[in-house]
Amino acid sequence: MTSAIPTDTVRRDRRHVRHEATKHEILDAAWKMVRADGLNGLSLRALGRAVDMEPQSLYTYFASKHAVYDHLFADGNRQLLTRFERIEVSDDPSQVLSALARFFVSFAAEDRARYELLFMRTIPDFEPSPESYAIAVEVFARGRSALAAVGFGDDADFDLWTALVAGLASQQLANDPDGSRYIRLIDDAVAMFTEHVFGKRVGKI
Amino acid sequence: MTSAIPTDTVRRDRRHVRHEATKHEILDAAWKMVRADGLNGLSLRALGRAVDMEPQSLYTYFASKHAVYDHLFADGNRQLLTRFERIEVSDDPSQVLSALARFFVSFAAEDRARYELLFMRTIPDFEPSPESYAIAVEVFARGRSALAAVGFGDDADFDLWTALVAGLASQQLANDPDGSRYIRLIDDAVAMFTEHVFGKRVGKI
DNA sequence: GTCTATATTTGGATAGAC
DNA sequence: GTCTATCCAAATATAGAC
Repeated sequence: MTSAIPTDTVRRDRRHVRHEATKHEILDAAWKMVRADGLNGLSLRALGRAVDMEPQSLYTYFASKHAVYDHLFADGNRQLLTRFERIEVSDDPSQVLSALARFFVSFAAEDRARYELLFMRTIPDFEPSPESYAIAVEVFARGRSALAAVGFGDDADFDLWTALVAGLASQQLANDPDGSRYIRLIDDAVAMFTEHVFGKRVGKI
Repeated sequence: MTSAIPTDTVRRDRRHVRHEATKHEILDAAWKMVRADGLNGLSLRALGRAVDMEPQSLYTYFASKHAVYDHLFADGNRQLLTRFERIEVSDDPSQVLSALARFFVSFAAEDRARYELLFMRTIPDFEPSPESYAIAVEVFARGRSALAAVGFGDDADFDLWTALVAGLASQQLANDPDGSRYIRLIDDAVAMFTEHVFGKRVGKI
């Protein structure tokens, strides 16, 4: 009995699977490095050392250092997207906002380098590829529609919301990276935001 | 008629003045460089080139690259302090908060590298010297007391305030560095904050 | 105070053998 | 796909002449 799949294809598949696995391994090591040494501290020499490979061999998997950053960027946004799905939905807008803010600030506090890569433009000259950027756009869209779903459809309100949450995240990272000084403020911040936006609405009608 | 000051002293003074002037010139060039190439892009080679000096000669003025950063850090905080004094005082809390927020967000938007240096820990291993850090502490204290002066004395409220303002600043830098998308939200944000804090207070009494 | 010379390390990237 | 060999540029920093 012979396989229906030509041997060549199998070989190509195996090779492909292995290639992807190695690529994944390299990216894992890269995450560890940027977490330890800062986002700008990534070097191909050290990365090669970490995966027990000559740095030159990395070029089989990534065309350049920026390509590594690009994959990390896409990867980080995918993590965000995946975990976004798991947020419990609720009818109470305040509970939804609170869950969203908690999620985002925790995500930031968990990994400073990742936050820098995804949300601040801290690497000179790095710009994500269109494919990677598309994932980031998708993340943004999900956030936008999550807010719209609980009644916050205004663009300016959304900007105010993201500023508030980004502020909590950035202060948490800058002033109390291992604590919860700003995480503790989330419910208060959410109350402030909802009161304000609802208040404006009542005023208008 | 002879001078009362010994010639030696004059010579020493002249030398000192000149030394300080050159130091200043180097720091000016360093500011330009970080503005153009990013905070992490500063190199002593390029800095030497910019002031028409061999990079090694810079060591006459600064013991290390981190020492240059340290002076920039102190300098930036001094700029903040000086300009802080010029904010108009008012009896209306909202006007004070609005002026403060506008001041801070503009300061951030004006110079991204400076903002990174002063408020985010984006350079691995860099820590300001105690003397430089003291200036930053002074800046913080002024902000704190400016808020207390218009009735916002609570620590948690101050943290919420700084998060809100830092958020507007960081979003402005990240998403619309040359525009005013988040600057436009300042009055709305101030209204939100004051309503909320006053509201809590009324609730408590 | 500035230079030349130099040490030393590190960086990203390419060519070509196997 | 991984290696050796290599390039080339850049980095911070020190020693010592002038």
